[in-house]
Amino acid sequence: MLGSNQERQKVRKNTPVRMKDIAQDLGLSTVTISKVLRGHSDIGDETRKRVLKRMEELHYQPNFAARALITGRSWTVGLVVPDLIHPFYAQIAKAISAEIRGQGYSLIITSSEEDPELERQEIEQLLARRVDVLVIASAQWTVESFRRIEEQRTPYILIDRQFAGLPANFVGVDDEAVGLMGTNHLIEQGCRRIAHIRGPQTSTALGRLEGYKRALAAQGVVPRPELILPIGLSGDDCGEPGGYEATRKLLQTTPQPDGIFCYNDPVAMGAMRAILDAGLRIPEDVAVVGCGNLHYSNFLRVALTSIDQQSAEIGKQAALLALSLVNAKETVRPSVKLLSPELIVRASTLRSKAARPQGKTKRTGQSEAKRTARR
Amino acid sequence: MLGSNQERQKVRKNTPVRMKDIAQDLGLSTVTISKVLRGHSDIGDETRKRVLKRMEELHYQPNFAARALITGRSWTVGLVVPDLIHPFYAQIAKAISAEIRGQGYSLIITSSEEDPELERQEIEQLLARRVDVLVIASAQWTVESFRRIEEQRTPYILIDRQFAGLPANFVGVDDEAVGLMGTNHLIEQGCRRIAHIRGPQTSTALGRLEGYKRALAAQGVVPRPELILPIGLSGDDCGEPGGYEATRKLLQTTPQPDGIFCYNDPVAMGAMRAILDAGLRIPEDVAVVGCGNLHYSNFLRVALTSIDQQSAEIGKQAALLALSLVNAKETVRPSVKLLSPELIVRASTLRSKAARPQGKTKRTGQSEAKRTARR
DNA sequence: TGTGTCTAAGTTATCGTTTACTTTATGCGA
DNA sequence: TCGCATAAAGTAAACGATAACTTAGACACA
Repeated sequence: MLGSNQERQKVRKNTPVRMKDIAQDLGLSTVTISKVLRGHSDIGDETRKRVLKRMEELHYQPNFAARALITGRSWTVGLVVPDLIHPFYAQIAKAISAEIRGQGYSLIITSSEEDPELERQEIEQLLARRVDVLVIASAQWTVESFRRIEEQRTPYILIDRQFAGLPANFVGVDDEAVGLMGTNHLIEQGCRRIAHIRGPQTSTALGRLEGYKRALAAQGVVPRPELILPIGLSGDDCGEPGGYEATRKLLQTTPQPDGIFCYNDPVAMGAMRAILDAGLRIPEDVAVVGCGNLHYSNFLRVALTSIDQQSAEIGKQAALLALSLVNAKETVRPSVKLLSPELIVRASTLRSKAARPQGKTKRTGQSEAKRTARR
Repeated sequence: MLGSNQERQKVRKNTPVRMKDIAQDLGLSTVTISKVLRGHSDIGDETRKRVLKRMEELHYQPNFAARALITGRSWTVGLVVPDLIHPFYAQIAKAISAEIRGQGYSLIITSSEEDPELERQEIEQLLARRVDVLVIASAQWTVESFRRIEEQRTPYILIDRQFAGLPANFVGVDDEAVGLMGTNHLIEQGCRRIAHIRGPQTSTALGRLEGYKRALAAQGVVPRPELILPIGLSGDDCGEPGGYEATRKLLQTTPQPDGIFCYNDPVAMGAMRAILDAGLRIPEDVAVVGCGNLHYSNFLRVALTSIDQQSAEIGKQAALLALSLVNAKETVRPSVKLLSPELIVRASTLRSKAARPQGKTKRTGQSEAKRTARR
């Protein structure tokens, strides 16, 4: 049984099995083997069985490089995120990976570290590798590098961050709805002077700001400029420390704000620290809402009310769209998927038993903590 | 200037530039182009310049598939982790990615979801793609699937989790030192009855358990079985909830433990919740030490003392080892890198001002919070 | 002037598949 | 028995790069 196999090994030592080897073993041509592998119909039943059997025996694995060379498809999806460590992007990566796995695709992940120039290089690398489709949460300020992708005819999908005037595939949460939801919740909880700590000049931050303004406008309130503070833009001081600093300033205004809608959870954590340091209570004196619903929000000094951004769903939708794009014969026109955010109410805004959350919201207990990873 | 380029485009529409195109443009052979690209010395200065100029103009990008086919190298590193969302593995992925980027390598990341069978499939996929080297934080119980990798002659590196009796490349923290360090710290803080909530049957959990026992033994204390509790093994209840349950049981023993060394941070978070729920104080009644130093440990209800596992350093070392393996001519004998853990003292163990941390430890303020990611 | 060395190229074969045709064998109806 | 459709294979030529030789010319030196 192993006769011909042993022969092969005499000739080629420690080299992966090729179609040619199986073909010679069975007295067939490589084309026949190739056809069996891809399920062509013009192969006899018996031949097919013999080939499949031999493939199993020899642990045959097709050579992706050879296949990619001739078909022009690499069976690879490229993902570019600003920061792999951020749970939001990690979730997305995981969801994409899970979704495409079954279709024979693998995921090449790169991190741009929020650096537009590095991101451009990474995209070039992925294009050189001829990934079949790109998924990008971009840190760019301009649309220039997307033009390059279009030149190469590689389909791409933007996630999370959108670009005005760029008709591209997009999957992300509706950021204006996020801003509306967070601010409205504070209003419902009885907050009168609601501040906003806003993020950088990205579509996400701008959208949330817009939502914040609209929520106030709906109450007939004109947003006061001194209650809208930005956090720093440089890589390091824009999270918790940025929230801390901004909140310190906010607390110096008179009258003090009694609610803060924060651009994201780290900022909210900084805000809460500043509030507690100032000897104030959360949520009695100042209520705080974050965005992102990081899975440890439940275990903070004060459990943080936050707006969930559906990271897993973003990943899944992006993956499905990606698969449809690689299978499309013609270039299809860009599709935009806006997902609805979800409010998760916790202690940082729950001012009274009377004020129950309403509308599309969700109370939470320990259940979310379940998927806390182990090691 | 663009004459020949336009000609080319007449013939080949929307196809990436090849060496052949540049060669024809310049009246050279493809081999010359190839040599220029790889910096061969047998190319004239002027020719080299002309070629490089044209490459720039045409945005030439070498075809990885073709290159991989003939060289047998894919310029790709495969990474398999149990859970991408876990910051520990995300950190490692990020560090590896950063380290190999400069050498022209890309990273294919897959998650096994702690499922040995899925992990095996992922490894097969990566082998089929002919990754040049594999980095694996394995969820296996047996060494079987590593044999498959060895058959294929693909070098591989285990990280984080080791396998007894398997002589393989390994990079990870010294888990016995982790156990020693955590337990010794509790002893120094004056704890007398120190419990341990242990993890599953992995090398990491067993090593930490061993360190815990040795630290007690060094004090002449015999570890009491009722103070060593395991957390559940199934995917979901092993983190925070597992720590909570285990701690509830521990608090029912008399006399109560006054210090708990926890397998990881989520478990420690569960432990702290149970302690607070029981109306006890941290650290006055019960001190708690975690492992992992998740970057939000600082913002918990009680800031958690934790043992840092050097995830970034593990990633970096693994990457360097990986690069050396792919460049090695012969198979080299396995190398094992054990990194030293680092104790980060926070409120959950700081019982008195008098009891200052000593030895290789580190007090911490806000500085760590710096890299909190934004979105 | 012939030999040898060096430089700067070019030739040819090859990597492992797939694609687009061809060929061969078989059966069946007229 | 011929012709023709159909089934089940096989042939040859790519795909884009690289490895291992080979060649052409310039130059030096005996």
